[in-house]
Amino acid sequence: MPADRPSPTPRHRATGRVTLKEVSLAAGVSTSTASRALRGERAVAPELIERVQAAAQRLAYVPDPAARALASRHSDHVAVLLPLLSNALFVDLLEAAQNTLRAQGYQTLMGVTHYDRQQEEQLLRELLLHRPAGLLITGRDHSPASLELMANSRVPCVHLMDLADSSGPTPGYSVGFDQAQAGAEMTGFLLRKGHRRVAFAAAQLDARVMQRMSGWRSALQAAGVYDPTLEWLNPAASSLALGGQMFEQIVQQRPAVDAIFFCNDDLAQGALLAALRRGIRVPGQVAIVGFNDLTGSDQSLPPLTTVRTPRARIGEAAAQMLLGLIKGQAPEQPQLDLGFELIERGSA
Amino acid sequence: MPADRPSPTPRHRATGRVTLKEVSLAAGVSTSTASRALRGERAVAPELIERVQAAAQRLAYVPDPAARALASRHSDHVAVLLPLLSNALFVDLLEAAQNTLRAQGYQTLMGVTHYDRQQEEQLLRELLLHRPAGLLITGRDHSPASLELMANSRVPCVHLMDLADSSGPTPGYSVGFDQAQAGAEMTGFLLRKGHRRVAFAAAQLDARVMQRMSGWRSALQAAGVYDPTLEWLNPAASSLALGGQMFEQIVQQRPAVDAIFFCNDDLAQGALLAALRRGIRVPGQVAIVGFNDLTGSDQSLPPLTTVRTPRARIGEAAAQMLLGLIKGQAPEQPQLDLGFELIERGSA
DNA sequence: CTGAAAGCGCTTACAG
DNA sequence: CTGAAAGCGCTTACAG
Repeated sequence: MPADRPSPTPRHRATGRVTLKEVSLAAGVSTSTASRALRGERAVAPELIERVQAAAQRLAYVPDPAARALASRHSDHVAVLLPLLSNALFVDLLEAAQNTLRAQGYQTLMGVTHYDRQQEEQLLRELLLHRPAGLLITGRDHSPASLELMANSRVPCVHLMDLADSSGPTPGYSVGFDQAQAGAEMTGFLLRKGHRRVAFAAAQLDARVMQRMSGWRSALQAAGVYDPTLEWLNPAASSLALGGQMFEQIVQQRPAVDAIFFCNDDLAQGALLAALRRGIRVPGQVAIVGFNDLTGSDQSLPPLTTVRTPRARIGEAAAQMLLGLIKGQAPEQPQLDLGFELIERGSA
Repeated sequence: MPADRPSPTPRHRATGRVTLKEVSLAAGVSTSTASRALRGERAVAPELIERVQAAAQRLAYVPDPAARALASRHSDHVAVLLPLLSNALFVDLLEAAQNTLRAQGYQTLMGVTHYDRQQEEQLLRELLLHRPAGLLITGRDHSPASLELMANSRVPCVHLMDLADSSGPTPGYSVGFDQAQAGAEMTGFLLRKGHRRVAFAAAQLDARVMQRMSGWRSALQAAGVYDPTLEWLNPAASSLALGGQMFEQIVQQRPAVDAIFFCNDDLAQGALLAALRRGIRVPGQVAIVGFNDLTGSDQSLPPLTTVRTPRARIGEAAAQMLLGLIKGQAPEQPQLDLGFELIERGSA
């Protein structure tokens, strides 16, 4: 055995972490083979795979994400674009998606668009620079430039919440539920309860809210009781306070309204509080329903009748679908409908 | 001029993006100089800086984050560790920090610890692999292994919410406010209102909650009305429903209690709803106060008296401090106290 | 102040 | 099935 020769001083900085080269040396294979073995690429002898894995284990080797991204042109990042973080709906979506992605070794890069197509575009530009392995994006309403960015990037993409692209020839991939149907079912429930003057009150007015409204409209039309003056649309952000204001406006201007369908639970919760303050009986005088089954809706006075939306399951399923796409597997259902559930509590 | 020689077919894949080499060619400098000029490193002739920047602009050059991370051993990621996303407090913190970081070109890598030191440790391990440029972490209560990971990584770190490390010799950096003082001030407010049997009701029981409690205790002791049996601690997660339950327990078991200090607004909001259900007058029969000034606290019946905590400002200031540390600037105030504000509304 | 060159730690054609 | 080598796109000692 040769004595230790003085190794030439390395000219450069080392990071101190265990590298693939050390693993391959320990396993007695080339770095190419070590790389292939570790990534589970077929075409490596089972015996070598074992040796490499053992060495990696022993040395506590962890691949360097930056080096991998640079060489493979794909990072282990997944970009997730959401409209807002102030709505628990999207936080639930994010957390579920992130958990699923993280379990497979992917890091979430989150972007908040504030319902602004310009901001979405800008975020897309920034995030795509990181060569994400995949993209999760809320809704299907994007600027032409955003669509082009997504297409050009060739990064697999799954849309959240909205099922189909109403326009556009390529439906792409999505996980969500039928918003219009949910709106129609809730309205049908109110009709069956005997209500005839059913108002629809909405804020934020994103695409999904409008789909809910179209469901409300068609249900009322089918029943022959549709009144277009019972639409209350406010583009402002949804909040308890706004719900209270809208409620007071509606009961004041249209005292004959016998039920109000709020497009989101926070509005409905605010309405319930306003009713309490003004001594208006719910549902006796006017029924109130919401949408999403957010925190606190089971605690309100009276407890809120609403539509429970499966956002955690949507986040998880979308992440799962994306993971498949990243591996090149086409999902058996490109548009995955996870449904919804009407929760009848005391307010209607 | 030599005619175009047939360039040898490149042996490998190119990413299609504009590289530093193209910029340096266009500017007529070496890549070293281009690199230095673009990063604003001094020791580059002003004229060259201009030429390089112009070329970069013209070619729409954007540095490759992966290559930069690999070469420099620092990514443009900042890891942000939070206990929960289901508490709006932390979402506000996250959003403010992320906005500040993003404006400087940093990407946020978020981790949710669920108040679990094991999970925190695991997340730290994963995130540190990405060689983040910096770390934002909630609280000061970490496992020894976590502390070691942080120290060994030599990644600059700022703690959120908690100011000083009660134990430990190295105070490090933090942005927050004095939780104990906030607890004491709120309690002082109740005492001044004439309350003498002031209960403290808490869930989650993280370090900050316990600090609030110690403030409550010392204020009562100073007034000579401290009663240790008026502490109601529940390790479960904080929620409206739990607040209602705790409220009912307290008024039932200790009917003489004249004020309840809930450690978080969601508990207090739940208590208010429970009082409404049971016809208990607030604050007539019992006063109720909360902490944090969360969404809806101004809408409750009666509106909730609480402590407004500057979490958005904390997130922003912490990010700002971290940005400074990354550049090697020591903050003038390593422990930045952003204070709090008592908001008197109707519930006490 | 500037540049040539080595190196960061991987992946992946290419040849065998 | 395996390995030597080139390359991903930057940064940074080193020498001038």
